Amino acid sequence: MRIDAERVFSAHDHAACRRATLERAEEIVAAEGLRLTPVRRRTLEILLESHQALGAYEVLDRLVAAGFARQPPVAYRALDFLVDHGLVHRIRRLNAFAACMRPGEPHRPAFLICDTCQAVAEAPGTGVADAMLAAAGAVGFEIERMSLEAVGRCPACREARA
Amino acid sequence: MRIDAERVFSAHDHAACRRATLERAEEIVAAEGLRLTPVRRRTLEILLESHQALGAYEVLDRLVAAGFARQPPVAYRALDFLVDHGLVHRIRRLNAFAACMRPGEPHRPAFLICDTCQAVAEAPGTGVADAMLAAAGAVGFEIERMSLEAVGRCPACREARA
DNA sequence: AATGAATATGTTATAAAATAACAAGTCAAG
DNA sequence: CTTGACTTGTTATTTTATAACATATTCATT
Ligand SMILES: [Zn+2]
Ligand SMILES: [Zn+2]
Ligand SMILES: [Zn+2]
Ligand SMILES: [Zn+2]
Repeated sequence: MRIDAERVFSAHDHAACRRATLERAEEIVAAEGLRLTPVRRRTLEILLESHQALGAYEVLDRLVAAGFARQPPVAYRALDFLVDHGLVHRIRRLNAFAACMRPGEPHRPAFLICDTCQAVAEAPGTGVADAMLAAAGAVGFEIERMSLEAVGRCPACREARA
Repeated sequence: MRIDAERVFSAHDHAACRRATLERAEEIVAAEGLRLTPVRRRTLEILLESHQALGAYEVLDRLVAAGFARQPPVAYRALDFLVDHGLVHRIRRLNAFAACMRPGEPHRPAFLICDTCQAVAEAPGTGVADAMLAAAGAVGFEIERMSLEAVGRCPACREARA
């Protein structure tokens, strides 16, 4: 399979993309003895519908459409669970959430966020995180978590504008 | 002078550090024909009081103490001006703002945020931004802006805990 | 000095994002 | 069946950020 960002930013069989990722998520949840309850599963499905990040309240709207109560904790609790277990990433720059496209593979994602089509992809490789670790190490800073996010224009949207 | 992160995370003559940065900011403002009005100047001074990031409402509290009205736009407008002109950085991960310690020098900062003492420093070098540009370039993504932020423990706080 | 455009401030109100707190339900192990 | 951990339901509130519009100030030009 092509690397993540190339796939996300191109036309692809997203139905298959989504299905495979959801199956992978289910395997992980099963393997770790976690409970992918209805609201959690539906939340993940909602985020897998596209490669765009969704705000908690957009997720909540769609959960309401699926019969859940319109109360912020409903969405935040499901999202927090998914983030805690690596199935969803939080995009701080957008106050939003995006499904992880490679759940189970330990990774330190750097995000590429298209501000034209709103697609969010994980940048290939570990170079960005490695550079951050190196820069921190040089001054004796010990990193626990990082947010590596870039906003700009994806290949398809550059093409379209040109 | 020692590189930024080393200075920020160590005991240093912060009165001089603050004074020098404020002077530098004034030079930039003068050179670019901008107006460092009282509320903007005071906002910058507030952020220069320490190397910790402050939320907009913390800044507002201190502006109130200095005689300005307690209304969010007062703080947000001053902060937006300072951010737009490179005198202050926005730390997305904290929903907060920190004074830039090297105003005028074009840079693509990566932030090191100590979650023990709340100090925020700009990581040395351009390695992190370079890595992000390289990763994006590899998939044809064109970056406009980036947020590169790491949370962890600064040298002093590691020492203290050990 | 008077004019007018651009910039900056004052003010009210609201939107958007996130969490606190506590009660009630579910479920599997002992 | 009971205990204890986890999950959900629900109300309310807090925190962060912006919209919108009126007024005032600045500054270049007449
Ligand atoms: Zn896809
Ligand atoms: Zn795009
Ligand atoms: Zn200092
Ligand atoms: Zn520290």
